[in-house]
Amino acid sequence: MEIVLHIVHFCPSLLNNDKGVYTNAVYGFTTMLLRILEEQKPTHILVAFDAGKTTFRHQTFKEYKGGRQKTPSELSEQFPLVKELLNAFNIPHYQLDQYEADDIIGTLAKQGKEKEFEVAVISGDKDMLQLVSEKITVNVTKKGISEVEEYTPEYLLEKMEVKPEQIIDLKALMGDSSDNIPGVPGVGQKTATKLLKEYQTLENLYDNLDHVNGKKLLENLTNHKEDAFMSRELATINCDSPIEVKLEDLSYKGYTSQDVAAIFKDLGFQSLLERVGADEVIEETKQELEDIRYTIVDSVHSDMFNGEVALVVEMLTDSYHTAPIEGIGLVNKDNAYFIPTEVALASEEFKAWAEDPKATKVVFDVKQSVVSLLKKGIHLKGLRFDILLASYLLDPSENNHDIPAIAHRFGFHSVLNDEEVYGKGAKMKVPEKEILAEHIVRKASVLKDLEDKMEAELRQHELYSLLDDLEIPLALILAEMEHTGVVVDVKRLEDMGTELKTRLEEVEQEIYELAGEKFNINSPKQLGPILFEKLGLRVIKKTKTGYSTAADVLEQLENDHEIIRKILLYRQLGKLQSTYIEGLLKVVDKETSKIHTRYNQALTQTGRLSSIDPNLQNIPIRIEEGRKIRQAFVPSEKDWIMFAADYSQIELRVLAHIADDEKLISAFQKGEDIHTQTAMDVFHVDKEQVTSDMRRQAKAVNFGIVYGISDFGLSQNLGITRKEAKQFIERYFDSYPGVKAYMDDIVQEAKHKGYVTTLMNRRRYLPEITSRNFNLRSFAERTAMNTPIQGTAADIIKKAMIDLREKLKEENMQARMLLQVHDELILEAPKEELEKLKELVPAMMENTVELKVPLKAEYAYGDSWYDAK
DNA sequence: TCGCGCACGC
DNA sequence: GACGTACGTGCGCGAG
Repeated sequence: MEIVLHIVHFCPSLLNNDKGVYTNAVYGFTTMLLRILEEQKPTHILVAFDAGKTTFRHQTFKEYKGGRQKTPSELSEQFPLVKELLNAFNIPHYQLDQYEADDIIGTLAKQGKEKEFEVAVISGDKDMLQLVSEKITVNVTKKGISEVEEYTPEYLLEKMEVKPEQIIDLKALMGDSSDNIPGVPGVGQKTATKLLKEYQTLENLYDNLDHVNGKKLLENLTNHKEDAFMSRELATINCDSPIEVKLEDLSYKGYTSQDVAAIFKDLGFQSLLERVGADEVIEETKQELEDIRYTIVDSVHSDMFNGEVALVVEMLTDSYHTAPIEGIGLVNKDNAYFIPTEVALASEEFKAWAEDPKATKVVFDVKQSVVSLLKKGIHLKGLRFDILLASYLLDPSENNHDIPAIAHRFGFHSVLNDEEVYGKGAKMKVPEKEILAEHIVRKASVLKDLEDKMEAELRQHELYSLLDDLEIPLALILAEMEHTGVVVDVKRLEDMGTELKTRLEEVEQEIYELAGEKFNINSPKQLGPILFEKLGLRVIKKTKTGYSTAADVLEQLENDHEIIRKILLYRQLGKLQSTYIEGLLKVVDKETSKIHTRYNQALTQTGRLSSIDPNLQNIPIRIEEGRKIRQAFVPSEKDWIMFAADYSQIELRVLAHIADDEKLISAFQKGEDIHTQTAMDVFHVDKEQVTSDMRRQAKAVNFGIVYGISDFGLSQNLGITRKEAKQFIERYFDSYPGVKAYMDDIVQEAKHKGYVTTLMNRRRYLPEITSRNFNLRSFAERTAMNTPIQGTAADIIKKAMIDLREKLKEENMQARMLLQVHDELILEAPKEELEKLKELVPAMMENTVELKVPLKAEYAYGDSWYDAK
């Protein structure tokens, strides 16, 4: 058997989890550790810690690691916890005075290598890469610590273009600001790599300085020779540290699940218990649930509906358009009941109560509750509170919004996870009646507990109105829209599919001929070698698994080989076939020819909706062939039409408003084409002088502003350098100083408050905005600029939908909303209502809020969604 | 079953 | 000067 030594570096950089919340450091570390133990099954293992403040390196350079902010206390507090945890796992940990964890790791790795161990180093520190060899792989933890990038000598060479032994020379030249290693000024990774590719080593470089091109570079290299060599010394890991641990002491015999379970329980890591096989402990936790009193009823009676009632309409899966109702849970202030589905549905009293707007209810998911009962002919009313939406509004970044998770966050431990009760995957099944009943009642019961606490918190954050006046009313509308569904012309889709199939086969054959062999075109893994080895095309970009064959890469090769266009066409047609033809046909209701999507109202970080099963928010439009898919979306009744209305440039208008930028506001007031106007402002030219290319570039800049992309993103979009993109953005800011001021202010505000808000007070927390990690911080800064814009636009269309729904009712119209696509509403209506809609829909959309600039909505209509253009 | 690469929309 | 760079959904592939 292979001997596998794992040495884990416990260092602060490794602790930043993906939210930058330090309280999760131990958790992140634990999941990583579990993964190593499960997947790699090490025979030997050790976790190395840094010792105190000073190390032998400070004798060389007393500013070593200077300027580094001190470890936050939230983090250092967790060190002892990690050590306790390691003890429970029987994993040795070690630190050595005057030495860094790196040196311990280097020393052990070297010893392991000499004894033919397979050594794996896990660390967040790229310095470790100098240890890479045939026997030693270095796994660098990425953002968060759950993902790692595995460096072998080959991968290192591919990724960084240097050999392991050159890593220290690389550091010598480029330095490392986080450790305060100076390096040579003006030399970054690019220059350093170039130099090392040419001269291999630092010594050789300095022996051949006269060959170096570039006056400034030469000057810097000459003047900072000492710095370079000292930097190398600092960066070099000491592989002969006087460590007291011996390899044989690190032999790993595994852990006792009870020991680990005990500490997991202390730390509150319930979810990890299962992974350490602590079945008894899980059983115990189950039994720890306090008893709950409830009645399984066989008839419904009025005293069940006393006061405000928590209601659970239980289904096993989240596809509530098709899933059966397994039972109904009902909890009032005194009692708890389980009503079997057939009992509830047969009861007139239940229906009357459900439909009584004065009988108030708290539920977990208004939309799910309404739709599931609507299918049974019950129009649920009186929905006062939605735990799901409340949780989402309190913190959209929380990625688990199910009942047990929310309950947990508010200190209630009275309900089990669905998975524990129902099982998962293929093993999921309805349990026996008592178990089912208890689980459902527990859910309903905790909803009631949660309501008060959540309401208080919402009010405290001034979010209550957003829930009560916007999200809950919207949920009712979305419920109607989903329930109504949209009719698709199945025959039409099938015909398109048949035609596509023929064309795909033709293109496929052409590709095989051009390639000279048959292969799976859909497999990038097979396509890559064909293009870049067999046909010898230029390699423009690589992915971690091989050659990139993405569209932007292929487009650059378009003129190099005939096959490229064919592949792009094949991909395009294949996408239409698999996702849009076959995908949509799969979810059409055979009886009604309707498609019922589900909107996720509690998911995106900005407040937008998303759409699943199927996603009706990404039906093709840009390319005509794809756009034809929309011909299959038709009205549900004869002599009705599809009516589509969309906001014109809503995000940029919102920006003009929020930033209060004079020029941008006036641009919209003039009613000019905004991209042309931006081109005029950025390039300082008259309207007549704006070329189509200038407009295209201005449009891309506007796009960048709206989506919060970086200079890099803009450079990718425009196919220009990052520097040019940066200049573009600067010129944009010069033209719109109000926008510039807004961008600066909002970042400051986010730093100060820790979150940003939208027009309607929707919140997004940005903990990473104070991160010391440049990437995380930059990303948070762009998010701070972008979220108020996108989020406000989302708020506005949501409010418009509520207003419009109200208006349609008031006017007694039959027109119905069917779909929402971020800035667009699609309705169906009788032809007779057309004239009225033309007036009413844009008016409702434009006047739902008043901004410093007018909002503009445009409409179109026709016999299908395609024709509504 | 899951992660990846890719592609669709806003 | 480097860092890795809008969000969301869903498909087919290929490794486990």
